[in-house]
Amino acid sequence: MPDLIHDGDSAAAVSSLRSAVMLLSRRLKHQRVDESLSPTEMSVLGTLARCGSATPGELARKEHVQPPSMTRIVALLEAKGLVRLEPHPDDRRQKVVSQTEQAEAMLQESRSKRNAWLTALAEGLDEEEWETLRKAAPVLEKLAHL
Amino acid sequence: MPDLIHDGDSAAAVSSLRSAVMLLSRRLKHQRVDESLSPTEMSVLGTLARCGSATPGELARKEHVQPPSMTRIVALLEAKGLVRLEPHPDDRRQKVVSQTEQAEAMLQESRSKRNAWLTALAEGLDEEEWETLRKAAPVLEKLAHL
DNA sequence: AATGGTCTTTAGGGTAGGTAATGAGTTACG
DNA sequence: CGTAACTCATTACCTACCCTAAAGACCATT
Repeated sequence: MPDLIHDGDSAAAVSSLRSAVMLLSRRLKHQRVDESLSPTEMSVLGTLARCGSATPGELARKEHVQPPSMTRIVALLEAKGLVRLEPHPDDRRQKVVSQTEQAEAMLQESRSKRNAWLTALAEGLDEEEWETLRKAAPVLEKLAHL
Repeated sequence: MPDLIHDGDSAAAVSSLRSAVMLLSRRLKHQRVDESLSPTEMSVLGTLARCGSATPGELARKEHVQPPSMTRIVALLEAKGLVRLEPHPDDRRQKVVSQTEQAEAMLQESRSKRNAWLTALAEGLDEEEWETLRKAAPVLEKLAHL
């Protein structure tokens, strides 16, 4: 079987990937739509937009965060009117988190602002490079969730 | 002029990219070689390995961190014997930071461990997806440094 | 020589995440 | 049936990391 990952080029790619991801994440932290929303809070809203609704435990697993952290995040989002908490129909220990209409509007605004920021950044890339990145985006997302 | 970035596909790519980067960075934090080394400290060592040596101010700019943070990071790295601090030859305000042999050894070990972790993660990707990612890695790195 | 600018550092503060322990609720087993 | 073991969410506390503001040391231009 061909080993896709253990050759030298791939080792370099892994190194590149890690360093780029860490650096970009630091910079993205400063590009918030709403100053009062942390990157993870944003990410949770994104997840809810995709999945409809979820329990705090499910969200914690999806975001790779510990349950107590998710409790705090959900509480903050609720205080800001961005999510709704309802009792779980079958299990009274659990709760069901879902996003509000306000959250949907905010995500929309967020998308355009992030787009503007990355657009400015991507001015420094040529057409071919940007195309490469566009193709890689969904793969990177898949990788992150594995 | 063709607008590379403002179409719908690119907006989706930006969204994907941001969410994937944030999530991956959170997960990478937990995959440290040395428990006592933060992601930014690792990144600084990587930069030093590429550039040979640099002043704290240069490092701060490269890592997109404020100068006081770099002061602390460099001090911690020095305490761990991973970097050396010398006076700047021309300017007594500045210092010159360079990595030690110990740091080189650690980076080597780090690479293989990260490689192993990403390898395990990438088992979930098919050959084509991994190829896409390999091509994108240097571009992502360029983007992060823009 | 002095004044303004630059590099580093010190001091202090804030945010986001983690661990340990608790309480409430469910499930399984005697 | 009831109790023991497990699970989910939460509370309380702690740590790591980065920031801003301001000071100290040094350069550079006049």
